[in-house]
Amino acid sequence: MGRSPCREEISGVKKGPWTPEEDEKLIDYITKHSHGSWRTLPKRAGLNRCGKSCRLRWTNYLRPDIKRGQFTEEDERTIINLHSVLGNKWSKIAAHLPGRTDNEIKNYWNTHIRKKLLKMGIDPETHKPRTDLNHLMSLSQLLGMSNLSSVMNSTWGNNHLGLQQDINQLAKIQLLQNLLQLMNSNSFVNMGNPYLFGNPNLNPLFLNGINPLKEPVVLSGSERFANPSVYSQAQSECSQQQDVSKSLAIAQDPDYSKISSTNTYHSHENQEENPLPALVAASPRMGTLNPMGSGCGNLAQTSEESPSNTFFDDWEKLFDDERSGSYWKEILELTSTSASPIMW
DNA sequence: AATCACCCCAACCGCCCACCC
DNA sequence: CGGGTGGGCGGTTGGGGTGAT
Repeated sequence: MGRSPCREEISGVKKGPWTPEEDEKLIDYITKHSHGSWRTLPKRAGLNRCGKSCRLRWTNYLRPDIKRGQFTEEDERTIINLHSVLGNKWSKIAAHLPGRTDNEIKNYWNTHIRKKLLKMGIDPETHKPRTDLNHLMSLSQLLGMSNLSSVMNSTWGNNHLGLQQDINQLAKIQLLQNLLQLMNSNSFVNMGNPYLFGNPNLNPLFLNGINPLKEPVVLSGSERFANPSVYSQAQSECSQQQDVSKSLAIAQDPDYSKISSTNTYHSHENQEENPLPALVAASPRMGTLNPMGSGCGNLAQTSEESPSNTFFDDWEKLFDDERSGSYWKEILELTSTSASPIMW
């Protein structure tokens, strides 16, 4: 049972943007007397506003410890990492970014990060490759354009051959990624599948500088997850689902145990499926498509398991093998090791 | 110069939960 | 135990700013 937003509204309190005079009154009053009861504050401070409006104005804008200005790349990475585990728990995310408000982070997510991830072909809700029809359609259109470009090259010269290859590779990679995602959601068991989970190049957590096999999570400015036993306990709690994301959530969120019994914990609904490569560049020529800055985009140097030089080399090799037939064979071999049959 | 479309973000809305009486 | 209240939360809105036409 909720309550009406502002009872004072009935008596015609002011709404809308705050004036500098109102701000001054509010700051002056709170610095002298602290806010006390928000409901009675407007009267005490001589403001024609509802208490809730005063509280929001103070916490989101006037508080002296508010950090203004652009989000740094590190901020952005932290937000993405935390969002992948916590979901839209903006206040929890804000707790890891001193001086930033939940409202500010929420706005930044919706206006910047969300779009960036969508452009990358990543679902901002699940942090996994998009599998929705529209996106797949656009990819198939991309492939169609690529083929058209190929025809044009053969007709009018090969000036655009490089671009055409890039588009082609990008579309193929994205399509394969989506295909794997679909298979993955049905049958893959990540923890037992080193190809996906154990490979630093293929796990989103590794991509963000986190090794989920060695440490719970690395979050700037936080030591909440420094206790390995908490994480391992969380992991064992989730062993049936083999869901590392759930483990992370439990390790991080002291409220999880309360919520988990109801089976409504937000991020878990999204994390039921297994993670797949989060970021894919079209080809080395196009450079790394890295939405989060330099800190997490260097996929090549972290590889210990692949004989190839880079993550992209692996993918390119895979696509090169397409012609020899081993491309699909490799996928089929991969899927045949999983527990249950693939539903096509 | 005028109009339009889109973007951004402060502020609002409505729901929920914890606490108090 | 139940109702009322304070405060917190996530989602949404609307108006100003800006770039494109």
